[in-house]
Amino acid sequence: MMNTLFASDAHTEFLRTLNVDQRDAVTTGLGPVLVLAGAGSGKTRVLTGRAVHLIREMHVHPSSIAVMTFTNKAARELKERLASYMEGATDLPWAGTFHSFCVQVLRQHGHRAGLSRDFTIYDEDDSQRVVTELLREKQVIREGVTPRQVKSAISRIKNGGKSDHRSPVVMIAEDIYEGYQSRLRDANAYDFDDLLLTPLELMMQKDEFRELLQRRYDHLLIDEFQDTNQVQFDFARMIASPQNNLFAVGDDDQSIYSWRGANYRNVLDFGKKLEGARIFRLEQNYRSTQQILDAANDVIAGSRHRHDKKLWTDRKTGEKVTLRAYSRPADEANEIIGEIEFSKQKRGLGLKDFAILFRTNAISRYFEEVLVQHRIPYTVVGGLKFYERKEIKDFIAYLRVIANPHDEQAWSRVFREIAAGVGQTTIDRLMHASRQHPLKCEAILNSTWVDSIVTGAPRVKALEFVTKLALLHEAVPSNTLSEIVDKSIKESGLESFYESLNDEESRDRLENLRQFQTGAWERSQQMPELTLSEFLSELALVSDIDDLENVTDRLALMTIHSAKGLEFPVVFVAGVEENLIPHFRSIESAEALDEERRLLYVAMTRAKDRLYMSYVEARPMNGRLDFQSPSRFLSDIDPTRLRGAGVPAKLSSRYVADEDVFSRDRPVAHLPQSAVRPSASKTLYKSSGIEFRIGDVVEHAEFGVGTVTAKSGDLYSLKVRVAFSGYGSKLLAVKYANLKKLS
DNA sequence: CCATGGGTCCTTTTT
DNA sequence: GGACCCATGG
Repeated sequence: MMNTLFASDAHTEFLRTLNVDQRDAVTTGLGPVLVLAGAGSGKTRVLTGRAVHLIREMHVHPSSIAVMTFTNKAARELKERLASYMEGATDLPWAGTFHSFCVQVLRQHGHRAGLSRDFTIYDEDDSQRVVTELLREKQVIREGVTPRQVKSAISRIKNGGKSDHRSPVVMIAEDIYEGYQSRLRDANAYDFDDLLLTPLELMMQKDEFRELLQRRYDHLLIDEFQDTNQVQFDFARMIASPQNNLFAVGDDDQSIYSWRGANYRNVLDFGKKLEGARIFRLEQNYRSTQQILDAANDVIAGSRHRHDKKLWTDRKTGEKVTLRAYSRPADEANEIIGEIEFSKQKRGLGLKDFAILFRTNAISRYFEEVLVQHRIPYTVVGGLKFYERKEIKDFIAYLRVIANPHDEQAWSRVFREIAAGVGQTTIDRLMHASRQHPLKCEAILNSTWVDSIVTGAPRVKALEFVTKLALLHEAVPSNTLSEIVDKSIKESGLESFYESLNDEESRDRLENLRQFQTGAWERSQQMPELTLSEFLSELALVSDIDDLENVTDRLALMTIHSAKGLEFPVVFVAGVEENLIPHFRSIESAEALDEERRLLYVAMTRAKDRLYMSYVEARPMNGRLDFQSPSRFLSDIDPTRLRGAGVPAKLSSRYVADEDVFSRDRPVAHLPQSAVRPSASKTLYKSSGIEFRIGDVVEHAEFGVGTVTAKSGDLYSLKVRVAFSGYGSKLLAVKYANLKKLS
């Protein structure tokens, strides 16, 4: 009693800290609610505030509330906030991603529809391999159609997205769709789309199932609503009905996932689809300075479809946004990190107060090199993922077979990568035979059966390998997660394999396996009942290992997509160039261009106090050196809001920097783009300055000094044969080999 | 039938 | 510079 009273006071106190609009949204009555919340307008506060309000003031039981987010990072943030607002409470609302919600549903209730608990989640890689196999079997390999494209078309079909009807890719996708689904079914596996789709279909088909979930959750709160796709929206609506206690928070200006089926029309049409919906707008920004906000508003104003919003702040004007031009990515990295070191000293900031954002993961490399060199601690959020390392993927595949012997992709990988003496022919034979078998891949656990399929030398090797897996599979029910992982690491032979190699790389890989083992042990300690299968699901959905250790003072590097929902005192946006933002894959369609614009808007609005943007003169791409132009979106910013070497001297719609002007810290003069347009997209050969002739003496980083004995290939794939002393003759691609000419 | 080495081709964003 | 494919030798 005391507790509730006190908590209620605390909540009243909390409500007082909200502005009128926020408070109206938090305290509004039941039924569908849409909150249009601009960047930095306190979206998360409103969402968590609403959950607390439902509990404290409207006497809703916490366990009947579910808060859905789109990314793991957002989910973590929400959980933390809920826990701190509800300090001391034992019951908290459910909070997590759509995907994790669905996994939970499938595991807890799937058996009612005859579904197994021990399913596997196929990641993008597994799914694409299935597509590749089907294309090969059906021999529909067509020029210019990649498995990746077909997979994404399948994904679009599943998510009810617009299909570019009758394109070759879509037709192939439709053609193999059934085969793809039955492959997954046989493997007892779900791809990311099925994870959402299956529970939705179950609810539509089985009243019992639907009623169960509808009764279980009375209130659904949805974060980043602009990023939900049709399936997610339908799913949420179905659970929330018939009362429709759906509280959605979103910003159409920050919709950056349409390529994944996200449909910001869900935001625009919310009122039409849910009767009696109330709509609130949050336009006061608490995050950024007026300068940053103005510059960001200049960019987003060019967007075609949007709810018109005018973000304002009562924060001080602040400093102008800095725009800089550099010669090469390495200079950009050096200068930005130099700037961070400098302002850290000068303003007494910590590393965690800075973030470097970029459009593509590949760009992080340049920054990492400088950071390693300077021994500055950093994290690449979502970049080089721990669980994507080869040794970890191999071992996870081994565990996947043990947890779910139907998992065909795991079997393939395990044979291909771990089993010595078993080659592709044997794998194909086993896979093909198991598809005819009623038990599908599970048949491989039966050594008598394997014995009947495999002959010759591989037979013994395969039997030996399979027997171990069969024993481990049988051991699952009677062992803890940690015990199974320990045994598997030994039995798989991975440990002794890497130990025997004893080189730098293998030590690294071994270390990673140990780290994985420790992770499993820790998880086992926290949750003794956690099954292997559940553990593997967690891994499939949460890819950042450093999700846990966010306490230390580290510099954050991440893509703009990953940065959504986050804020930092100082933000650097690197590579603000044509072909990057907007990405070259997005420049043909107006829709895609708009999304790129929103992406830059999201990047800029992450900054609280200072915002730096930069672009480079030329960037190595695909083994070539591409000359870059500044992003077209930069020219939408009123130049008076910008400062620094890189700001066009006069207002012009397009501009590109003059070559020798990029040396640092000198004011930059700009030429109108028209004057240099022909060279703007010209690609140059990396070693174009160097002519190699037969007889030239060259130096290679690894092979040392050698003599050029032959030349082949054209301008873009020039190769030279070099005779090295000690290493013999090598054929080298000039663009990668980085040869130094000595004579 | 397997292992190995050289050749070819690709690189957006996330669950 | 990495993943994947194909040819070759064991």
